[in-house]
Amino acid sequence: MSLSTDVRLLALAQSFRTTLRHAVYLSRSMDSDGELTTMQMSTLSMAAEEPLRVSRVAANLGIRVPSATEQIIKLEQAGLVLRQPDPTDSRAVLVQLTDKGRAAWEAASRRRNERVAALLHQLGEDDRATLAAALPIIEKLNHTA
Amino acid sequence: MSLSTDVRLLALAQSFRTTLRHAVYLSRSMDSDGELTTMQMSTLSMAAEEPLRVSRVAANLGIRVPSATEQIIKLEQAGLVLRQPDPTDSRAVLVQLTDKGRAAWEAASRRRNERVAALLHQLGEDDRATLAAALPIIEKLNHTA
DNA sequence: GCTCATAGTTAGGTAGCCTAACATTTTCGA
DNA sequence: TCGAAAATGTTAGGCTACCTAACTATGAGC
Repeated sequence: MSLSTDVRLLALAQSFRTTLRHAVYLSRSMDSDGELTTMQMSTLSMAAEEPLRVSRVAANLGIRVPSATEQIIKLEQAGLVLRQPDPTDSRAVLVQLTDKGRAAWEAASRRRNERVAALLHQLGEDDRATLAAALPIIEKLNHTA
Repeated sequence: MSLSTDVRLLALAQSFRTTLRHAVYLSRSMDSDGELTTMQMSTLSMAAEEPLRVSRVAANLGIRVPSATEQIIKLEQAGLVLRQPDPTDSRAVLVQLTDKGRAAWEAASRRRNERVAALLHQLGEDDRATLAAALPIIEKLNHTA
C-alpha cells in the first residue's frame, strides 16, 4: 500500500467511523420509544428467517452465550419465541418465533422503517440512489472483516 | 407521498437499518480490543474539538446527564480529562482534554482508522468513491432528524 | 466404552444506564 | 429588586445487560 493511498484510506476510514457513530445515535433515538430493544429486534429478525441456535444468536449479536440465553429466556417469557430442542442434536436449542413474536417484530419493524422513510423522503432522488448504492458496499466491508 | 414512492422508501429504509446494524457489529468488534470504550472515544472526540458542558456530552451520547457525569468522572480519574467551572456560568462544568487524554484519543483513533482502512483497501476504487459520496448523505439524514 | 469437545444453563459479580431528590446558580416577571 | 421558576450538575438507589467460571448433558473419535 503506497503512502498516498494510505493517507486517503485513513481519511475515508475516519469519516466512515464518524458517520457510523452519528448514525448509531440516530438509530438509537428511534428505538427509544418502544417496547423492543435493538437487541431484541435483532434476535427476532434472525428467528424470523429461520429457527436458529442460541450460539448463533450470541455470535450474531456479538455477545456471549450465557448473555444470549438470558435474553432469549426473557423473550420466551414474553411469549415471543419458543425454545425447542434441535431434533438433530439434543444438546442444541432452536429459537423460533411464535405468531405473537412475528406480529410484534413486524409491527416494530414497520414503525422504524416508516420513521427512516420519512427522513429519506427529505433527500433528493440522487442522494437516495447514492445511498442505495453504498449499502451493499458496506455489507461487503462487513463480509471481508 | 405517493404509495409507490412510499413502498420504495420503506424498502430502502429497511435495507439501511439492516446495514447499519451490521456495521455496528463490525465497529463493536474493532472496539473490543482496547482500553477505551466507544462511548469514551466519542467523549474524547468531542472534547478534542473544544471544551464542552456535561449536558452536551450527554445529549451527543444520547444518555442522561447523571450517566454522563459518571463517565466523565471516570475519565477524570484516569487523567484523560479535566472538569472546570465555566467562567461564564457557574452552574456549568466544562470538560476538556488533558495532554494525556489527547494522546490516548489520538492513539486509539489511529488504531481504529488503520483497521478500517485495511478493509477499505480491499474494495475497488469505484466502491470507495460510492462510499465516500454516501457518507455526507447519511450525515444529512442525521441533521434533518 | 472412555475421553474429549460441543451446546447450554446456572451462579455470582461488574458496569452503565435510569429516575428521583437535592444544591447551586441564573433568569425573569410582578 | 426580589422571589419564583428554570437550568446545570451531583448524589443516591435501583435495574438490566453483560461478563467469567463452573456445571450438566449430549455427541464424536480413538
